[in-house]
Amino acid sequence: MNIAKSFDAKKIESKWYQFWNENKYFNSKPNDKTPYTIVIPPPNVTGILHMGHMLNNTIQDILIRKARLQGFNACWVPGTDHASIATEAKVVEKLKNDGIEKKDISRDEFLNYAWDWTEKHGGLILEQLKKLGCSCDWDRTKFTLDKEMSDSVIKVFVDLYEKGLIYRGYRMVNWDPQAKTTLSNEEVIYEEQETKIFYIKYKIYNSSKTITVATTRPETIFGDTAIAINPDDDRYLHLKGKKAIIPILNKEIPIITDQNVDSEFGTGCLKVTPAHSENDKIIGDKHQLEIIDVLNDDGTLNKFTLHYNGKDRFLARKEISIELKEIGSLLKEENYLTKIGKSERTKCVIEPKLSDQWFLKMEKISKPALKAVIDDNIKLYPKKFKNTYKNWMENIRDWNISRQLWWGHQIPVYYYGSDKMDFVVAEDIDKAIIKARIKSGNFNLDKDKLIQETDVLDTWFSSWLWPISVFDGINNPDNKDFNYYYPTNDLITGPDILFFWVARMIVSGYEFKKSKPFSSVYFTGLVRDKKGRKMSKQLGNSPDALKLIEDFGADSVRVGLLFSAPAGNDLLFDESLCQQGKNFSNKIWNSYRLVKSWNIKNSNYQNPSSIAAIKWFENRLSSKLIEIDDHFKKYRISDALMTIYKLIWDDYCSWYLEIVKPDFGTPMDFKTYDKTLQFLEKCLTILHPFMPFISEEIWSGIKNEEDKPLIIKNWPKNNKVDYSYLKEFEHISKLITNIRKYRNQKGISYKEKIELFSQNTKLKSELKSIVLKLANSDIVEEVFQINQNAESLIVDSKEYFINNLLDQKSDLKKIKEDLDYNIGFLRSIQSKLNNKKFIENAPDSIIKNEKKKELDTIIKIKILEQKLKK
RNA sequence: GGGCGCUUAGCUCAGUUGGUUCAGAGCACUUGGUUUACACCCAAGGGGUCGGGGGUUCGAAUCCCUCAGCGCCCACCA
Repeated sequence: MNIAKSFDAKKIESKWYQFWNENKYFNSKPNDKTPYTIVIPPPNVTGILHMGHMLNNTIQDILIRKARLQGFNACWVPGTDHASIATEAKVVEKLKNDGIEKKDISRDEFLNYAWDWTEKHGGLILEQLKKLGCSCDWDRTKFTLDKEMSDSVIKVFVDLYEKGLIYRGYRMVNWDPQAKTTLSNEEVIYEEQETKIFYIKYKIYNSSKTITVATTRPETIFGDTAIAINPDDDRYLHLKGKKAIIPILNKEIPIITDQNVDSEFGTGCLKVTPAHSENDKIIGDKHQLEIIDVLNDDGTLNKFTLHYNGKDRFLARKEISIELKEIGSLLKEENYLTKIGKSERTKCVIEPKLSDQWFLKMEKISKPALKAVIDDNIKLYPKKFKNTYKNWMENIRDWNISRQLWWGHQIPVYYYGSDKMDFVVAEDIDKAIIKARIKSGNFNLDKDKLIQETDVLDTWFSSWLWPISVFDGINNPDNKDFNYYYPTNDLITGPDILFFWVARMIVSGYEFKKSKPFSSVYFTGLVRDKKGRKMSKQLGNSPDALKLIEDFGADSVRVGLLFSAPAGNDLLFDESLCQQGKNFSNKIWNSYRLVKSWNIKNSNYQNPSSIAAIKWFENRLSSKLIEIDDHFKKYRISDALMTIYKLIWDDYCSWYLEIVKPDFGTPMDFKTYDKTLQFLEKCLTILHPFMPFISEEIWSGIKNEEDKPLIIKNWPKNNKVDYSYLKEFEHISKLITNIRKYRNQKGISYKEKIELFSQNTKLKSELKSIVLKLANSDIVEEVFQINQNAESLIVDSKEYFINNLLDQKSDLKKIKEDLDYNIGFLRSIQSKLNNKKFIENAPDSIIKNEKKKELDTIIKIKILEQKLKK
């Protein structure tokens, strides 16, 4: 035989990928077939493949390949996301290493660098997906900064503004002092952290009294504009209306009362710093307090902070606490556990900051999106996310869509005057100037006088359009592609971007297209290491995705990932599961070797055992196809794979092939051979979505020249299943196992034939020949009398006897135990049947079954008792 | 603080409306096995009071209450 003894993935993977790609099997164009569409969750353009991507894209590829086999027009749209903050941060750092500061160069210069960077590193991740076998339609690859994608974003912004849904607001936002941009609430992660809380004494003006506040942020005292107490707090009421003096700064501020102050917390007195706390801002607005921002954009203190001007906020905190102590204003400091908000990207501590930002009103436009999920118009898997989604959507807040960055879609707002409201919103400067002339009444207004808003849009403001914009559905609402592919079918993504992305896509689908963007969302779990820890660069516990493919082969890695990812749970990734995948590859490979090794004879004669095996496997395959289909419907992809795994390994290899396999040196009849190949072909077809490479490789070794490649073959159809035949086969398979066990226990080798006798069975002769083949046992039925010394095997309440020449005393204990168990079992069944209430309440089918159980058990007990007597 | 979910074999998990002989799967483990598909293998086997307690029911892993532990989401007090 010239087929290698074990399967070598490396040799064939790139060959097949190239073959599929060059023959355009991944490509899709609208036609008269039903489309099946997935849009990829676009990875960061400069990102590299990690385990999460691998899992996610493996599942997408499985769904796409299966749909393709099932005759759908399968279209998987790939692409990348510009990822403003992440990419800009990388470029800023790169420039810094080259000795260039962002602040020293112009926007255009910076963007040139950023595009260079993107072109150099961009799309690498897509190349990595090819290694994994992903069958995306690469001709449709999109990037969120492509011209038509950008046009969509701008168009949508203008549209929403004109609908009155976008507004500019001076609001408290999350400020990232490192990236020098705002973040949405979703981009801030709270971490528990030990800090200090400081008790600071403020003198009362014209009095010897003092008032003490508790604060974690003494550096903001320069921004204090009041001290507030609860109006019901008797301890301090006498101070109401008096003035307190800020230490160090020696400035007088009023003492006011406000319901928002919690008397229980700290001292019950709150220093009000409207510029640096959301809560304080609310109090400040109510009492018309001045707003004093004491921080620069980079997190250093500003000119309002005397000798702390220019110092970093954390350093200043330390130094101020020392100075307060020296001047006797620091009463005490305590350790304090609190949650600190940090930037998801830069890990920098977030600063609440008041600034002008652009917001999208969410309440109204999110209503249809909420309803769609509640009504199961869009289904979320696993189901638990439906509640999470509902909870968020019902409490949705306006979306801050502006970012103080350069890398992204520049907001299409054009300012023409010095007043805050002197701006227009338009797709481009030519449209803007017309609008500006009208709005200003100055028809001589020059284009050069227009200044575009410097902020860019939040990255998610482009990706929320993804399922629409990849088909150009915004710019060309009636184009053929869009009408054909939208709404898409399934979305596969991680639960961490449920709000960032999934919810907003649903909102945009209904807002701009009056329909859902996809029918189902499947959330994969997060990939963790086998100890349950999140994979991260710091821990160094994240395996190199490409190295895994190198080591095990893409098919095996795909299988390994799925084996560790049961239905949407977090998955504990362990490399040994890839080994399991590799073992599976090898198993299939060797079944192929076996089949190819046979000599075929041109004879009509088929062994009866082969005929039986064929009939059994046909039914078995059909029943498994039904199961697999059910698993797919429920998005239980791992379970579907496990079913196929067992079908191939156990049913096809261990049972079917072992039965039909000719003895060494004897040829195989062509009828059985043909069937065997057909079965292998069907197994390969259903395996193909999971293990595309090996399945295609083996298929190429058994197919006829005119046959299509596996990737575009037809998914097998299940026939009507003859369950009674499956049951009969199950009986003999149990019998075979029993005989093998008997051999094991007695130390009888397979070569020594065992003769079985029975009185109460009537097996089909072809099934008996299977027992002969696999267990080397003849079955003699309708025996008149059984030898006194015979030993019995009981299978499904049928009894088989073996003339035992060996001592059988050792088995007495086992028979006794078995008898005791069955007597107890019978007792429990009979007590049920004697229970009047049971008979009255239980459905007939249950009662019938209990009676059958009773009868079966009685027979078993009789057999066992006879055995004991002997 | 508000909401959601989880706890079943050594590990990772299935277990549909309570009822087929329901206590399961894969891996791991134990024992035996190398005559030509595969030791990346074959055959057989041993593992669980279904987190604790209580209740409903003829019947509970499944429904209800309660306690304990774990996890996620949202909000957040200086």
